[in-house]
Amino acid sequence: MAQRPTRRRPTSQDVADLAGVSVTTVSFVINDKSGGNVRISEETRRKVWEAVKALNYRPSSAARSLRTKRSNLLALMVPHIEPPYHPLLAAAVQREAENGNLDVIIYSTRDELQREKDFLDVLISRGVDGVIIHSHQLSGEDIDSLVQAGIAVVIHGNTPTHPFADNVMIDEVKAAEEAVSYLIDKGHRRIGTIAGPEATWDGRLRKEGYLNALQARGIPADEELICEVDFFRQGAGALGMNKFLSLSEPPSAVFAASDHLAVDALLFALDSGLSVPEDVAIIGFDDTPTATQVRPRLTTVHKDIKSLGSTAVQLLLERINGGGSLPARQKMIGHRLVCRESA
Amino acid sequence: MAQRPTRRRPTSQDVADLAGVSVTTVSFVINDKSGGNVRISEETRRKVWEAVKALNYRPSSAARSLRTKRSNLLALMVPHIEPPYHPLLAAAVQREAENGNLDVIIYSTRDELQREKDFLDVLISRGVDGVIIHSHQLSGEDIDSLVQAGIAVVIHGNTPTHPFADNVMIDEVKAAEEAVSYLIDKGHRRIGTIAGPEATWDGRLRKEGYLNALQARGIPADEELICEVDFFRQGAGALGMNKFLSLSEPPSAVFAASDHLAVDALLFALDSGLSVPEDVAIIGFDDTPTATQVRPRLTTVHKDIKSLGSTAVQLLLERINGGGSLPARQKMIGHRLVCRESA
DNA sequence: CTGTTAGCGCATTCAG
DNA sequence: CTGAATGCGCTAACAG
Repeated sequence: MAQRPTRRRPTSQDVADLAGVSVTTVSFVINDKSGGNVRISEETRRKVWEAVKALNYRPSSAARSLRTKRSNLLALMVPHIEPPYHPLLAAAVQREAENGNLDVIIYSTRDELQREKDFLDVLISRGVDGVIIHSHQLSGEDIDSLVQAGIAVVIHGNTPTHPFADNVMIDEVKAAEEAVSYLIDKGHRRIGTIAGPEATWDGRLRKEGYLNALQARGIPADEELICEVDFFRQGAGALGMNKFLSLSEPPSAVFAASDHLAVDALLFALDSGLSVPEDVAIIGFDDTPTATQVRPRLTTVHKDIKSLGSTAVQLLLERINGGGSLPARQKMIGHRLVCRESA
Repeated sequence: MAQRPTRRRPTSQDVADLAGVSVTTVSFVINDKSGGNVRISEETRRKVWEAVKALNYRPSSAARSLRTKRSNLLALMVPHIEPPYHPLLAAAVQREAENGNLDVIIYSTRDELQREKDFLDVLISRGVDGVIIHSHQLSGEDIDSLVQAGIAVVIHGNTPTHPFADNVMIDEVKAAEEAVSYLIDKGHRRIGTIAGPEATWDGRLRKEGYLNALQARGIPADEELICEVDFFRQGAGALGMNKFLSLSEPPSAVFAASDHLAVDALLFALDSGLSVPEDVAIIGFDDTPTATQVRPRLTTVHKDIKSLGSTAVQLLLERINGGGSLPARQKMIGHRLVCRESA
């Protein structure tokens, strides 16, 4: 070791020379091409691998991509990488991607449309084989530019559908509805919601579920009890809870549109001297690890993030290997209410 | 939209044809080459860009990489992507990488040496421009294979040093020492530590700091009070705390080698009916968001993760643009004890 | 069963 | 100031 950087990197030609065969043969044994009218003797294989080891040869994926039009690259485009939700998704995606020997690049858009658009270009430049998109702003046309470029795309959530893009999602409305119904069953009548932005699908859908639940039980909705906040802003949950607590008639229960929000709200309530769930019950959404790291533990809607991620990759893989023009598929992942202590 | 996938992607040749110029010119204007004996008329520039827009041209980075030997790719190699620590690091790295128009691939090694070695090969194949490594097992020789391949490397932590690889770290020993000293100052004499694996640098170094602090105050170390656990295993912190609590003479304070461990331990103590910090004080390490999401809030050593990440990328960038053979540099990032409620 | 050869799309000398 | 020609390293016809 300790030598100065950068000697010339060996090429397949070097390997061929050393092994005393042609580059074709090298390529064949390295890619283990045994099909067709190709048969390589054990002896030759051995020699090639020997040369590979000796030279410490690693094929250049740039050259390979150029030739094969496959990059073995997946992209994951998400609004944020900060904990807790998206890293879990990323982990699941990575894990599944490994099975196909795919690397994954994560693009964090900060929820800004311009950055999303920019990334679209990057994706095409890079020639990624597939992309998983979690976005609230991209249009069908944007997606189409990817599809046109031959990139497989699956969309995380119920966002714009494209004839050749798949969706992986959970039934947001129903899930939210179940959560709120649970609250109603517990006897709550005055239920607030810390909702996500109306501009996002998740925000809109979960609020819809909330409203559905109320309506189903004949409880009138009250604008005062709906507080729309940003999903990712620091302290957003506290903001909502604060608003509720300062009402002349505060809610006895709160449905927060994410665990992040819920935990934030919960802590605010606690710090305000209230007991949870006695003074105010709280229910979250996602079931991220934080849900069990607060006391009382958070009652929340469990989303199977792992399964979301792996399913997304599987869909991608199917499209990549073969079915470029499969019709759009919608995969609904199960969810369930996890009752813990906060409600 | 709604067309079926994949039309032939336009190349720089197509752009040239449409603009009525040569590919050379296209390349020049796209890469904004104005130096040397190259001067392109405003008029020509305009025409080229027009053609680019018209055709929706995106240069192929595979071809470009093949030619330029630069991939504009950074890699981040970490033991886990799960929350909370590494996603924060990843976020910081990403953010800084954007300034250089670099994408970043995250490799999660699950702390397994074999996977680390495998990734080394992938890195070389991909021809990443630089890599940030957080590993406990890789040797100087392993690092060298990267350097030889012309890849810039910076190491996260105090791990093996290589003549041409940089380190970004905090003073683990001193930080740990400060934390434990704080406990001693508060009057604690019987202090336990939930330590990381002896096999990891972080584990070893933080334990060293713990021992130093005790020694400095003449407090004898007690094997019983040192509990070595895995950094990432679920419930590792609880395990440690459980062991301490079942001692005939339990510690009155505990120094945990990470927030993750600390929070876990804290919750276990709480759930066991103890009060923190009255019955047992707890202090963590890292200052991740969870530290403020538990009650009592966690007293902990603040690590400037953002700065760690961005510094790492800056070092990489310097090496990539120019100084391939700069001597190894060691960047020490500041830390500080954040006193909250748990100790 | 193995070797020869022709590009993949781009950046870049070197002439004009 | 711009164009023609070369090759980066690899895969895949196509011949032997």
